[in-house]
Amino acid sequence: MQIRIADGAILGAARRLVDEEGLRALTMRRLGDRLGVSATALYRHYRNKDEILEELVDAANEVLGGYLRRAASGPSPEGRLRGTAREYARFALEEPEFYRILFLTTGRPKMDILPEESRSANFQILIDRVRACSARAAADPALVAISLWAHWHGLVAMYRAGRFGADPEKFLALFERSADVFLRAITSGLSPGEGRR
Amino acid sequence: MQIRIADGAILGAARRLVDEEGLRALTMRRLGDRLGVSATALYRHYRNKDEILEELVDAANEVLGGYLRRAASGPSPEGRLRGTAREYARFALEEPEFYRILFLTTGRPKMDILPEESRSANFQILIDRVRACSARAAADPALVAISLWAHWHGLVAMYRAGRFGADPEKFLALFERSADVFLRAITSGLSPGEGRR
DNA sequence: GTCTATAGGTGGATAGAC
DNA sequence: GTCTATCCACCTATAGAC
Repeated sequence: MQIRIADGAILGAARRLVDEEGLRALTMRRLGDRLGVSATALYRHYRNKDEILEELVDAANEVLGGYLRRAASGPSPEGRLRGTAREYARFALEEPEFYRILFLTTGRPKMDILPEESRSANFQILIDRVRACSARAAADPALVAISLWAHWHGLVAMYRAGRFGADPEKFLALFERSADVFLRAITSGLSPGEGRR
Repeated sequence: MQIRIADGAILGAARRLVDEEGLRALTMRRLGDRLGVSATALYRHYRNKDEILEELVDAANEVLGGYLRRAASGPSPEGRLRGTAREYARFALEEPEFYRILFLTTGRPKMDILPEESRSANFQILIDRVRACSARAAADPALVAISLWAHWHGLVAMYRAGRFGADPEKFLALFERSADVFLRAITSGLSPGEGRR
């Protein structure tokens, strides 16, 4: 018996498959199974597996954007920046496989063709929030934004590598403390001759 | 014709294989080929592939330690800490596959059984150098060390994911600028009420 | 559009001969 | 200790029937 694949069903199934069983479980066979269809049928809808993955990357970036935008309602520029850090961590914890797709696939599967737009859009949010903070953060917002992002990403990567144990709550607490080390130094710190309190 | 595998030859071949062709090339078959031996012969020397990988992790940690210790001759505590950052980046660039083995294998291959000692030894170097620095860095050296390490790791991970282009020299320059953002803020910055210049 | 059959490849690991 | 032969479990992707 033949089953017709509804529009968008493949991507939805791929999302669920990746979310529930991890990126490694995303194979044409498994995906076909989920849809009650043979693996080969998928090739009528996508040229190859990478094409599916590309759309997944777009979806992941949109979800990340949703998290980051949540922090837009903070009481102060510093609070919004701190909130951005927290939302970043939440995204990493709550959407671990999306996080993997975006930031943790160094080698394969290919992400060489990257969706510059959406990724840049999310990065731009961070730059803007850095720029909104006074003190030394404003001297080179892009560099500071890169540094913050790298710091946050590093924490998540180390957590996922098992460096900080397996408790998400404890990690979130550590993440916020570590983020604060950097943020306080930057937003409230004084660089030499820049002013005094 | 049978060839006898010399002691240590397997690990040496594994190191070269991983270094030249990447961690993914480390398979029992490829490793056997390098040694002029069948893949199955290796099972007389190691229970399985993971056991080989474990020894490789130890080797990688020792190499990293060598880099980090290079920065011990700086002129000041701050200079030594800055040098530690630079040596970390150098290790990442010059030993990319060792770096991958240590820090970039989130999922498989298994690194669940980790060599706590050597990893901790390298981390301890960083803690000590942080502690040697005055100002706010000394308030919670371990937390600051974790934060710095995460920052550096994040930069490398993003570079390897293609975020900063492919030029190692440019990345090294960016790495040092970014590291300085954090280091200056921490080592020369003043936390509220802690002192003034 | 979907199927079955298949090509052609990867990998880890074991049994039993030598 | 090493070999060959083998098993097993996967994977992407195509050809051609329906």
